[in-house]
Amino acid sequence: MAEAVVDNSNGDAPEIPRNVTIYINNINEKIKIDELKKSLRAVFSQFGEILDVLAFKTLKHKGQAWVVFKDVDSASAALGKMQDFPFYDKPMRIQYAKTKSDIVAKADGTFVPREKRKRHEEKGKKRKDQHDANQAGAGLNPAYGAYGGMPHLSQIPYPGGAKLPEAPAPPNNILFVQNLPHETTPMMLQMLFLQYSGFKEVRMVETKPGIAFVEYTDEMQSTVAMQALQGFKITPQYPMLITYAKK
DNA sequence: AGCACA
Repeated sequence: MAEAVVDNSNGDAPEIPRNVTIYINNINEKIKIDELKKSLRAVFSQFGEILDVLAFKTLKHKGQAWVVFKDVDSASAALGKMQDFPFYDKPMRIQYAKTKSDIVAKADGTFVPREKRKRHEEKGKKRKDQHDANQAGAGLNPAYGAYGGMPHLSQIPYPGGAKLPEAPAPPNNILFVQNLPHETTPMMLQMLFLQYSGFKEVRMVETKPGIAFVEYTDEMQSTVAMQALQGFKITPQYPMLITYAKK
């Protein structure tokens, strides 16, 4: 019985090998690229460090995006947990990307620039032989590791001037969220906080950018969400500060 | 539906 070496019992979709990059489609095409990338980052960074998020507005690439994780396990978790996640009212469809992302290849030293682009040629030596595709050196690119694990709350710089209360507020089913980038929308926050059970609503005040209130059914649930999302970065510079709202 | 690297 040497037959069952490869499990192809899965009738339809041929398996795509695991990849640190996930490919997402069925994305609501009305969302602007910039907001889309931020929201994807917001929704996926819970699974691990993200190296890059790519999306394009051309016809051929609308409704699709790539999220590049540092670790393949993060990509797998993201794929498993977020499959069909309602994102801007459409269930996201997630697969592993078919090819290696450039940012990964560059870190690898395996990156070889592709031909098809009509940029201006370098008027220099065209004497490259193909052996030096590997020479690039696998040094860490500091741009990749910009945001690591979560620091302790009191060490986080809050550019928006958010403050921890003097005396911690008593538990409340309503959370007070500070230090949000000003572009944050209620929809973005809803996508984040909806993942935790008991979610009721997000409230933002137009005249007070950078803060939000998020309500849960009870304080157990709000506490879980607070702990899960404490320090969460919608953009790299803005770790959110979550406290219980004052009663 | 569509797998890129502005």
